[in-house]
Amino acid sequence: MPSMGTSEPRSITGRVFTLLGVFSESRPTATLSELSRSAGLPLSTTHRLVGELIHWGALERDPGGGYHIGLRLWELGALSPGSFGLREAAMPFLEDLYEVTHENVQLAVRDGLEAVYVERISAHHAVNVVTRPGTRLPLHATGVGLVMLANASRAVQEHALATPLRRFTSRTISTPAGLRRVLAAVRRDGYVVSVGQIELITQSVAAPVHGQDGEVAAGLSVVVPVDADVRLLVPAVRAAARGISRALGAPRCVR
Amino acid sequence: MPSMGTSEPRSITGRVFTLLGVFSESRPTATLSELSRSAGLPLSTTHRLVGELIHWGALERDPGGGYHIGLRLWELGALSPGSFGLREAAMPFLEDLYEVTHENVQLAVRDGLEAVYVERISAHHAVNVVTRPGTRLPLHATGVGLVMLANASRAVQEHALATPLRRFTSRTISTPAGLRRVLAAVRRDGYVVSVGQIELITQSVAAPVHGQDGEVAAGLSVVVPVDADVRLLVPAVRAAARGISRALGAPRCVR
DNA sequence: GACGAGTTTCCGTTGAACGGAACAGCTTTG
DNA sequence: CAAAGCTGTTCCGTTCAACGGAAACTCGTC
Repeated sequence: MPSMGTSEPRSITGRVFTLLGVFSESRPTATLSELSRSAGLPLSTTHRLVGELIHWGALERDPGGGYHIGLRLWELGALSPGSFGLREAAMPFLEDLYEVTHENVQLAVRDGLEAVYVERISAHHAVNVVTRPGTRLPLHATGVGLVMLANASRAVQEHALATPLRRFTSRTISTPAGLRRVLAAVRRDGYVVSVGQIELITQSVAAPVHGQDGEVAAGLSVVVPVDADVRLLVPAVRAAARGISRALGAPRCVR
Repeated sequence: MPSMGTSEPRSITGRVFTLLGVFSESRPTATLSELSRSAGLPLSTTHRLVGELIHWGALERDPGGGYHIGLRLWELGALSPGSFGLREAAMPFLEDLYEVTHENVQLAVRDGLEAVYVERISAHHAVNVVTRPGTRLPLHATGVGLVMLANASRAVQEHALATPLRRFTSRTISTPAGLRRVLAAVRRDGYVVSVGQIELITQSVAAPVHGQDGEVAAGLSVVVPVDADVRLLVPAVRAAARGISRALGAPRCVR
């Protein structure tokens, strides 16, 4: 993703995505002036570009004058592999896992050194988790991230080990040596129990999901309170991950 | 959504969305040449624009040379109200409904005269349905569509009644008089049982989901085989719809 | 009524975008 | 094995879609 900290892009495409990029989980709506300021574009330029985005359904306007991301972008996004292929194939297995645990079930893909959550099944009474579809978190600090990183290319792993490890709690993995040890254990065990990495009150059990070329296409996890007994969760998570892998056409030898 | 049947757009934004619009459920990947032909753009223009879309994460390229919708578009789309607000609030209730029925549970929003499915929970053994997140179907031919149309503005209803009603099966509602009767019944009953409209082997029970201004923000349904007894489904679907409405902040009088 | 903030419209200027041509690479066919 | 066909990439003189400041309009507040 191109840096937005430097000068504002001069191409139309760049400006369009800079405008769309103003929206986030913390800012799902914005006024015209907010869009102009945040994108670093003149007001009349913003007005013109926003008008076109509305025309194409990428943005919609509230009765109150604010803008939000339009249904058309959601439809286009629904065609991405993470949603169209992976998520569709995974859904029945996520439901299975949810029914036997009644806890939060999450599916994420890797993008660079981040885990991007593409699905989350949550229940009324399950422990509150900070993720929602679209959330990004560093690989090292999440169960799904650790299983994807442990099975990523050596270059990606070295990159992660060379990058400062963000700390969320006192338990977050924060040294390269500590991360190496955890990644080796993940490869040995085929799953990970990730405790108190993002919040001290939760832990997750995660297993890798393989794609049709055997590569790790996603990570699957169940998130439970930190004091829960996870021993029975491990085989359930691993079985569901294998089921998804099978549905994605993964070779038998890596499932 | 602008017509693409007429001349190709000359604006950059128009061209960008025309290129992105080449992708669909039936065409999740496309080569550069396919994109050029389908979008009606010169090859070098397409190459340049596609390069920018890759740069901004809107498109990604397969090792084999095909392109597909990128993760970034999915992330942006995840911020649209249908996903970010509605779907998040609805998820626990969809899970509840799935657990008591073990059938396909669907959530859709209205866009013009179409129902756009934003969520579907399906199971291994449930009756196969043709919808997935992103699918669009005419309002008159779906349970979710009928509950949204019955509670839409008079202008929208008149527009639907004045538009030719597409027929999918011998049972599809196909006359304005027939549609008027069904809409009146939906308003009276507060739910609908929609039988064999898209496929003769399925029927659905649908109820309206209200937003914080009391408007019908979405339709919720369970799809079952046509020979299933739906009497027990009606209260469950209505209760789940009311739960979602409450979560969305709907006024008490319309829930 | 004045003021401030946000939004909308206009139009002379201009540089980002255009896309044909040429070239490179790969696969298929005879 | 050469020819043909198709796909993808690069270049650059030309051009028109986009630019954005200024002015005007709208709305809410004091």
